Amino acid sequence: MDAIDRKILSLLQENAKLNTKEIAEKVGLTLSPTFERIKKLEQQQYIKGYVALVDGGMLGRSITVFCQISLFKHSKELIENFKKEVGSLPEIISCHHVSGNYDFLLKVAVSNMNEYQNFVVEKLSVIQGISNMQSSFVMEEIKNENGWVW
Amino acid sequence: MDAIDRKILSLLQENAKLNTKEIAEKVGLTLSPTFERIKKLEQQQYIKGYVALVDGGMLGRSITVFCQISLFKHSKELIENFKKEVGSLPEIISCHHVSGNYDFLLKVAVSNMNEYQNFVVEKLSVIQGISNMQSSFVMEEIKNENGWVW
DNA sequence: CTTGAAAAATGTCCCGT
DNA sequence: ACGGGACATTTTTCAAG
Repeated sequence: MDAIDRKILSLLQENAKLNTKEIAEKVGLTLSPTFERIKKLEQQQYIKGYVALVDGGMLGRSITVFCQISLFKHSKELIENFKKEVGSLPEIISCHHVSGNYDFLLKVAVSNMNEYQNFVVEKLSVIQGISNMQSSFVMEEIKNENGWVW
Repeated sequence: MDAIDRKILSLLQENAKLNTKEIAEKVGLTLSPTFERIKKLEQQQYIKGYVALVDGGMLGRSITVFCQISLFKHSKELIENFKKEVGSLPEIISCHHVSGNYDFLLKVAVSNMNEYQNFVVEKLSVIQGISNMQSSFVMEEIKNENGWVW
């Protein structure tokens, strides 16, 4: 992992469609070593995968909500169960277990308010152990980087 | 935009390395129409781009923090300035303008506590108009989907 | 949409250095 | 580790049914 590898990561995390030739030029190497470096970065899992970024809004999922969740108590059982439920709900884009005033931070994307209400009432609030919930609606996405390399 | 287009989006957002042939098989079409559908989805910006997912932890960025920010008042000036500053700070992975008890939710990734302290003291708290800040450290990432199609 | 074909571009691997 | 070159696969375009 040297400066060239980092440059390659940085290029690919911006645009995965760059081909080996283009990357080779940008990092100042020829095809072969560039190809091998990319393969090595994939094998060693510096690159976890390649994905297409899909515009959620164009597909109707225009409401994004951050949802803070607190549990009654921090028993292993409740936490494990909560994690399991979160995994099965497709409305939940991300979920982090955090320290501080609440326990979990959810990012939820739905098509409309009806769907959000249904999500909260029928799917979220029925999970065992939840003591408190607080929703913050996203008015604007100011930044959302894929980037971990700089 | 029909069921097949949605299937293609769903496949590509999981794995952008699938080639046209593989996608064609999975959606039950032949090469030509599949190829054209993909191109159309790209042109119409249903697909915003293709990126490599890089493992931040392997590069040393092991601390993730969610940071709630409140402004003194909601003047256009302060908000615009805040947005500008956010854009220039690479530690900030994402930033959303939200409704509710606070104004902005930041996701920040750094290498260690020193770097976080430095980020807060030298870079964040110097931005005009901030009245309150609250950090929640991520203990575990339970879910973090790329997926908007299901 | 399907089939088939063909050229251009890329990806992939082997062998020198 | 790098570079060159050979070969396989894919991408991309096109025509006809």
